[in-house]
Amino acid sequence: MERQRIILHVDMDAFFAAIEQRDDPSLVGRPVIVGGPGARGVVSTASYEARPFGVHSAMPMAEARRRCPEAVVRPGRLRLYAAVSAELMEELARFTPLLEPLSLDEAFLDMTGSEGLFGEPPEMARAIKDAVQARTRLSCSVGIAANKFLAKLASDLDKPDGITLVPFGREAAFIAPLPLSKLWGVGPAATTELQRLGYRTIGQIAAADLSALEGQLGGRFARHLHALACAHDDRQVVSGRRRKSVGAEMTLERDVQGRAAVEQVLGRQCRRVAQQLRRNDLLAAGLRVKIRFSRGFRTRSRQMDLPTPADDSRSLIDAAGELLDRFELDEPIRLVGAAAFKLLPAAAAGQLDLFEGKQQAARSELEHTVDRIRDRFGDKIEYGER
DNA sequence: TCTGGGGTCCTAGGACCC
DNA sequence: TCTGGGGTCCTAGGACCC
Repeated sequence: MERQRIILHVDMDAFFAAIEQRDDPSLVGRPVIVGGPGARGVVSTASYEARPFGVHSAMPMAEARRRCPEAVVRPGRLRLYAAVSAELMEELARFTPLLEPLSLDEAFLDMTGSEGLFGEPPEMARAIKDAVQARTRLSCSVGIAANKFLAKLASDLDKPDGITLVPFGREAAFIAPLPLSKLWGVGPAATTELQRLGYRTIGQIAAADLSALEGQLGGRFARHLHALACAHDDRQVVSGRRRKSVGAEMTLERDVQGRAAVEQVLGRQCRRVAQQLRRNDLLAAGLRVKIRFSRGFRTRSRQMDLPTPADDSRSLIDAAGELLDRFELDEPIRLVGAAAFKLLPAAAAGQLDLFEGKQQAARSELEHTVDRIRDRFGDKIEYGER
């Protein structure tokens, strides 16, 4: 039997919008929407003032503006949000080394055995909220429970600025009345399927016969879901996870068609990806190109291994060109993206002794230099194949 | 008013090897 | 001369998360 754990899930309240309000006092108390402002933009975050109008994440921006015409729309400043996130994580790390960031604005903390230092779980949560507020001038909500799933579910139950504890020993009864969609990993598709099978609540899944569920959903997913519904989740809080891919994609304001137009956008994405790789001291050994067609909103991708692990634009652009040969491009395209995978630390790169490797190393070196100049003087400097 | 951008994980089929 | 079985890797697509 595993010992009782104390897991906390910290979730910032309307993170992006809250940062905008924090940094511009004229926005305090007003509906603020962060997201893509263009015709094809969607809402990334809506402040709590905007939510009563029915504005929520992933909603098309045009619809959001219609529902809440007085809202202030901001395009989003990801670099700033990432910097605030780094401060947040640094602050949370003061409470435990067992810290697992889930996204810019969320993290799990395993506080098992920390009662001596921080008191009972609700006191831990209070201390964390105070520390986060002091450091970032932002509020968060905290869920406390015996495992990750329950802690994450709990943090969402009393938002914003709440603390929710799932009573230890009474977990299954606590979550039984909640709707299926609260199960972490059950989205629109699974909800539809489960409802079709007659399930409505978490408790009904927990009470279901497991072998029947396996027959209906497929073994692995069924067992996972059933365990969660029974409030079981033995996944550990893992610190120091490594990113597995680095991507850049863009939905175009207007569709494009034909190889030349796609190539131009793809080149830009490859340069962004290469820059991200260098910024993070990573090399990529694989590249994937993604195309979304307007007709039917179909997404297609092609991937390959690179001849040599790389962080320079030219290597990525060359590979992307090869991958592009494997698409049919004779219809309108709305999104073009590139993503690097099979990432390895740049320090671990083998010696590239071949001529090809030396050329590539020289390009990488040059682009690193350009990065440094950009960091000092801003992004106005253009470099690269046009 | 159609549907962002950054990711993670899972699955299914085929190649390949023993 | 009608055909194995397991393991692993790769590819592509899709669900899901914030």
